[in-house]
Amino acid sequence: MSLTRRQMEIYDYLVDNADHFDHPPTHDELCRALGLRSRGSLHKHIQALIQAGLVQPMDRTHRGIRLVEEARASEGIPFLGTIAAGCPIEAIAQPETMQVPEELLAGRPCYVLQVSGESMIEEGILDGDYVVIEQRDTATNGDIVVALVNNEEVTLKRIEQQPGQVILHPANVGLNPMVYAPDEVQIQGVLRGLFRSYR
Amino acid sequence: MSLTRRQMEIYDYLVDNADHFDHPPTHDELCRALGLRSRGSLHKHIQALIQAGLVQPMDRTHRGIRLVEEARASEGIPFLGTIAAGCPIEAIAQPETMQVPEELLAGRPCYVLQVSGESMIEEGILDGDYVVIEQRDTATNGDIVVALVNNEEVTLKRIEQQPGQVILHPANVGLNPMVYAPDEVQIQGVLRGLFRSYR
DNA sequence: TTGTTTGTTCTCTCATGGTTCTCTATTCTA
DNA sequence: TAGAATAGAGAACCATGAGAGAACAAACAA
Repeated sequence: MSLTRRQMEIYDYLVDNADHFDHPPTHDELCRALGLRSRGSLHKHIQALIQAGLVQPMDRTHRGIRLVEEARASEGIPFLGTIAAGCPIEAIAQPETMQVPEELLAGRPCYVLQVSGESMIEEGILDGDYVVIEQRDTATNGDIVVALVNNEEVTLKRIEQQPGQVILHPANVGLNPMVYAPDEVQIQGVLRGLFRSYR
Repeated sequence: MSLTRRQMEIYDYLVDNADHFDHPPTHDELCRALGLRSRGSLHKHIQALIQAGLVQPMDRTHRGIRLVEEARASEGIPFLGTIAAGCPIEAIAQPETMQVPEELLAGRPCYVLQVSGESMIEEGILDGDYVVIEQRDTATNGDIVVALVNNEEVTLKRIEQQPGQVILHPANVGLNPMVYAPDEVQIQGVLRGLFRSYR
């Protein structure tokens, strides 16, 4: 979604003057401030800003428009520790948080794990990478999931669920798929994003 | 596909001034800046750049339009477009911006490219991944760099600089290292981070 | 209640921006 | 030296952006 120049001007004006308004400005006030003579013209721009999610409408009430809260920015995702993409578990009690690109976020709660091991190397998931996991207990076949096996081992694998068995596929020619009974495997999340630092 | 001298000039101007534009420039503005009197003339050059994949067309819509994300995230790294990790270039004059984890940022100016092609697949850099590039014109041997080859082709490769030659190493058994004279290769940045979405 | 404010919808108009076209001048090249 | 490629000018076309203003309905104030 994109804005025209005029819409940006108006948005900038709103942002710059947000603290000068004790209450949200009316359209007429904005028209005067912006040098417009027609409320209708302004209204079109405002609608565009609402469409873009930059401004909150105040439906039906007569009090102008309210800026969207900036608060929700930069919340961060809990960083839960290292996942052994080959063997056992590590999960950490005190989540630090890290900033994660919005593009990687799913709608549901997410957390970040650091991968250790090379079992998913052929999917481009390397030792030391950070993975963004959407918290869920079910998955679609073909998803890459965080799976808790026999209550003692957490791994990152591609999942294939069949009647009576669950197969966890590594992506490494040196490793074989592992077959479990459904009650031995508990899905803890689905892979939604990945990032890596080359510093 | 190679560019004429004038097209290179115009492209260079766009790249150099990309950060001076708060909006993508209109044709008229570019004409003025470039000393052209006819939009039609400029249009031909722009079309050539689009053809070459150097610039993003803005079909039907007027220029002077900015992405919302840019307005909202006052931070953010310019998203410059797609880099062909196998063959030719795409780099875009009108940067969008994306939010990127601070962990991936270097001290210097950075930008984000989207990888297309599989030439670095064995390094875990897949088609469609986003790479964070630190803007620099020198690199250490072993770095993965964005290199402009012969002024017409940009690629992402591991670099090895020797007296009298520069070798660009792909990470794909199907592809061979490429050897160039030093003046054929221009380093445009060094890989600092990577992220990927599985949505 | 009545009248005013405010938000909304609509149509109309004009300016701007991108595109296509033709024509001309200059440079390059076989 | 002739033809091709490159560059620019400028006219014409059409979609989009932007604004004006009228009309209307809901909310508010008295």
